[in-house]
Amino acid sequence: MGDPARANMLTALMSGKALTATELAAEAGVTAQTASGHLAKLLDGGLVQVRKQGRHKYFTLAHADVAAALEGLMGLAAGQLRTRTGPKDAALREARVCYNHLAGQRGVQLYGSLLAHGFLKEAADGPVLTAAGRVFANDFGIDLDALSAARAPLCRSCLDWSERRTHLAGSLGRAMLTRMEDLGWLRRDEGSRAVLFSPLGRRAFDAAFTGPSSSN
Amino acid sequence: MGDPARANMLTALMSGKALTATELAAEAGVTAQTASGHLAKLLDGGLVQVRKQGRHKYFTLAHADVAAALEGLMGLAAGQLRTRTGPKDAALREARVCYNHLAGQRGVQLYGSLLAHGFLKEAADGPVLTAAGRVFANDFGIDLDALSAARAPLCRSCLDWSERRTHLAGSLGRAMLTRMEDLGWLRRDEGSRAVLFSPLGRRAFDAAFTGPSSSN
DNA sequence: TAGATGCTTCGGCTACGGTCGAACTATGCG
DNA sequence: CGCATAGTTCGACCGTAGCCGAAGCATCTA
Repeated sequence: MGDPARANMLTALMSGKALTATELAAEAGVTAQTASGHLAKLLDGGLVQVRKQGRHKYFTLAHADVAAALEGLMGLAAGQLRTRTGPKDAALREARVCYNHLAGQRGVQLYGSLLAHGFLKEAADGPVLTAAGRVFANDFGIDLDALSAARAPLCRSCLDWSERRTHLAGSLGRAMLTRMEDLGWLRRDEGSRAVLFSPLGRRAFDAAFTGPSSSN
Repeated sequence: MGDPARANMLTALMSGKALTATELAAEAGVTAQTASGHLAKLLDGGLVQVRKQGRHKYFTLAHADVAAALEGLMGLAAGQLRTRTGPKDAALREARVCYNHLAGQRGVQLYGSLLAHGFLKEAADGPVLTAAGRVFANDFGIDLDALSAARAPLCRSCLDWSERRTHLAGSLGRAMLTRMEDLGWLRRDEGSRAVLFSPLGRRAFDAAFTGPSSSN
């Protein structure tokens, strides 16, 4: 739905983190009761998922598809929103988290590089990892066997909101992000979707994933 | 916006046809005055485009992106809607028009076939026509030079609502549809988004665009 | 010119939905 | 066992947004 309160909650959940009902209430700027009503609607609308843990209820987006559709909507809305270009905005455009994977300029750079090196190949039903790609992923420190064992799709494409291009989603996309976090290349900004690269991490990223400009 | 009246108008416009204000009013089930107000909102929301012709105002979707985002939304909503499986529903799943190109099972079949034959290649910023693809398109009776001259992108991908897979959009996608219409393979159902294949056309289509199953 | 038809603006009505205060249930903690 | 915290349900208030009737422009036809 397009209600501002619900929209705020959903964008907050786009960070991929599981948030409690009260946190979402604060995020949306409404009281707990109101938020409870909204969350009930989102829940039976199938947009969010809930996991009860102790006396907390952790909400997450129901599926990556929801995140993709929301990104699409933001792209449409972006033309209308007064472009309040805060300082945070630039950071969001460079790199942000989309549900659980990397988006923004860095996200499409990664995707383009994987394609250009032949690690990834696009088929009709989405991107697939090539044999060379498997080697690369293992070298990068990703446990492909564990990912393949899970039933979640390994590779998915996701349309980038700001770049209007494709970036890598799916369990591999998620694993890449967490791996780069472990490597100390980047850290996720608390309280927003921004992903902040360290100076060293940025250089390492550029070295590992040469931009598509060098291969086109 | 998610208002039912506006949603009905937009889905009506998904057919790709230009509709007048009164037609859209009937489609949405509201009076002309109400429709006028809605259309004004959609207009300054940038979702639709208008072309004045005589005393009529013809409305179309502003951009193919809008259609893509709407398809994405429908995919989300599809889970919620009571699945009233009318007879028309099956036809819509097999083939329908999405803004101005072919969608549904036939749409993804076409896309998969073009990929499998090497006529189309997927790059980071969307599908591109290969050299072999140019030959094929010309043989198929499409004036590529005219399409390339226009500033609209030749190839675009569009996520299919029912199939959850990619199909071909862009000016080439549009040209393919109209060409098949000219060949008598199919005709567009008046008053809905359904595309009806003739028995002969279905055979010809299958022969020309062997399903991806035969090449995987 | 007069008479249609397409569309828009204005004004007022109505209703649906968001909002919060207060009271209630459930879980965890000391 | 009480107390605090997380979350929900209920009821009432209120605003906004959709809706239509009537009147006003604009454009084509005769």
